[in-house]
Amino acid sequence: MTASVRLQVAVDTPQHAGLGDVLDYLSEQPLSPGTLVRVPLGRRELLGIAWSDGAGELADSALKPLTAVLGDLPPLDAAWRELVTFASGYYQRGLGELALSVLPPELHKLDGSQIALRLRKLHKAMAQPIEARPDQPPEPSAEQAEVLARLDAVTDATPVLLHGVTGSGKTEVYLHAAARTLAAGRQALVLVPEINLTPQLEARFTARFAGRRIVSLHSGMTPAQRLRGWLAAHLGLADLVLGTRLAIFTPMPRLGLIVVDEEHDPSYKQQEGARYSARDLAVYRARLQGAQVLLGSATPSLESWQRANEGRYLRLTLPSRIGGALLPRVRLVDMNQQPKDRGAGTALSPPLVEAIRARIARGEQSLVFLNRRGYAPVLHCADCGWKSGCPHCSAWRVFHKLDRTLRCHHCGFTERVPRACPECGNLDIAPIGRGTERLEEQIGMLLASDGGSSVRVARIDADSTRLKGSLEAQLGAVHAGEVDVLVGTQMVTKGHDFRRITLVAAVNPDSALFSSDFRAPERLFALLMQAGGRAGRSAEHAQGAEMWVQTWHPQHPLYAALRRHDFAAFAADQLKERESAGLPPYAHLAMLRADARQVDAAQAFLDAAAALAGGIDASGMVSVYAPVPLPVARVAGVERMQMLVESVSRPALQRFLAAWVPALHELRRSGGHKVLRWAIDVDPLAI
DNA sequence: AGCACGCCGACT
DNA sequence: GTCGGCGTGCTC
Repeated sequence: MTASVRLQVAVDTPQHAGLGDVLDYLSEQPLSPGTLVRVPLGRRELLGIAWSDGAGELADSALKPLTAVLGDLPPLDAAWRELVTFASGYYQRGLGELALSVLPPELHKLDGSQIALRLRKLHKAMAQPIEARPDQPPEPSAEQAEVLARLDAVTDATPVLLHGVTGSGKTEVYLHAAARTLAAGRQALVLVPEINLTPQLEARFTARFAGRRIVSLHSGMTPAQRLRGWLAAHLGLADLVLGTRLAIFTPMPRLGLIVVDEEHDPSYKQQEGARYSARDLAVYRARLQGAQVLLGSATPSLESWQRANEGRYLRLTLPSRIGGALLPRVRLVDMNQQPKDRGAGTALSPPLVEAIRARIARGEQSLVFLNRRGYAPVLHCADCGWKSGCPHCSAWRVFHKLDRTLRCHHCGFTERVPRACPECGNLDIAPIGRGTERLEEQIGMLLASDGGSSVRVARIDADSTRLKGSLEAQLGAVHAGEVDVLVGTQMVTKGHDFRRITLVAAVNPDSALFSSDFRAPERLFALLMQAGGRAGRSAEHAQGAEMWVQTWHPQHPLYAALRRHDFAAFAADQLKERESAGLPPYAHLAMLRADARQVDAAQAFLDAAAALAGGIDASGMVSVYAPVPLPVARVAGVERMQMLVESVSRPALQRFLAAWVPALHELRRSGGHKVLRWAIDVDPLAI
């Protein structure tokens, strides 16, 4: 009879199941921590990760034995386990749940022999030499050369914040850093917000590092492709990993560099499950593995900017566009000064219409940006006051004229638009406000030239690109010069390199100035800078490039800073406000959210949670605010409430959460609360 | 969370 | 007579 040892194994046990997240099993021999195993749990058999080696722990009892040891796969190393342990603690999620959820989904399904087969195939494929001639790096500009020299001079673990406007050559800095890392025999991890929106970046890396092993990791890949890339990274066979936020958990034994492109982008924050920030974890992980971390943006997050101000990050700046191209001139249109009652003309002010006309006459393109899809956000009956509300949500249903529907953008509930008011039968129901569909129509009317030659207006938004391949087709039409004016939502402001667009206009961006979310101005500034970056990307057109902003508040400091392309001034202004209001980065936040069928149930749960908090916070440094409904309180029949927790001390907040979260699980289990679900969001982005 | 067991209505 | 509705209970 073989002596057996007691092995602790991380398995996906949800925290509220009343189990620990590291469970004990019987193993015939000690295993290296990080070894993948399969274990029985209840009537299921699950993937698990050995979390102790089991040595010295003689097992006596009725523990269940491991089902299998996946010994062909090298164990997940200590750095990976520490990253996962940290993320589990910091974001208040079960260790096993987090650890197993960041492994490739395909890995959960395979047995030992299937994994061994994939490893053999991978080794064989990777043994083939790659025939390719890599692109040579271009001669750096003086500015770039200085940034590269300063980057090369960094010898400690200081994170680097690379601040550079669109077109200033940030990618060249990433490539340089990656080349240095690869030359030193180490691996590089490059994170991007959404990989489909940055095909250019991917192309640049594959061209420069042709001959190197590059893998992509993002949710758009098939499960088998993802597993393959993950294995290549884990085995150290891949030199460069290019991926979205989920790639931050890719095990990389020789990690030497993490690049976070567009580090301010909200997509780095996971919005469900474990709500981690891949950017923040990148900084933590780099320190853990002695890697360099490079955060790049034209409009850095105020958190990162403030750390650079404090000297905790090294700030490197690329202030101008490559090739001497100028940044677009920003023109603010004071809407108070514009004639009223112009019917369809209210969409674009007369000077903007004229400017677009002039561009068309010169054979140049314009981009008109409006962050609202559909024809109009609401339909309204002038007789009885009926509005097109959603029966399941506290929101209006949007009028989509093209398919004659009313659609709720929150729950998806769709009906054909009624011919008459459903309340009073009045035939005269009218759209209020404007979305991209209507803007497209109105621009067509405004620009219809008297001579008869028609203006070609196209629209790119989530509706026009629903079909696979249609985004590419529409972008192709723009590039081919088949479009004069492009109307679009936020999705056109990201990444795409429009060579012939020389004018970008934001039709109605003011609402963010008065939002209850303290981060709204930061997002607006980033959005407008990014939109402006679409104009004049080719040197031949750059001189006359313009960014137009229609506003009722032209004197607002945000627009004043935008006009000067002065991110530093904007950031200083915002940071001053944040400091006096006690908001991040000067305070630390967590949000407790609760969903229930009835508002009262959500409210009662949060009230009970607040009552528990009083007994937990020994420091007196943690404040719990009153529960409030979300801006859209009801979605698909579910009432949503949230409660803000704040502290000037991150450790105090962390200590508080570590004690509070288990108490909340217990409250839910035994307290008779009728909440559907609750979740804690540490460092929430939207509040 | 899964996934079972378990006890009551409409079908081959 | 069974297939299947989702209530309750357990998982090292």
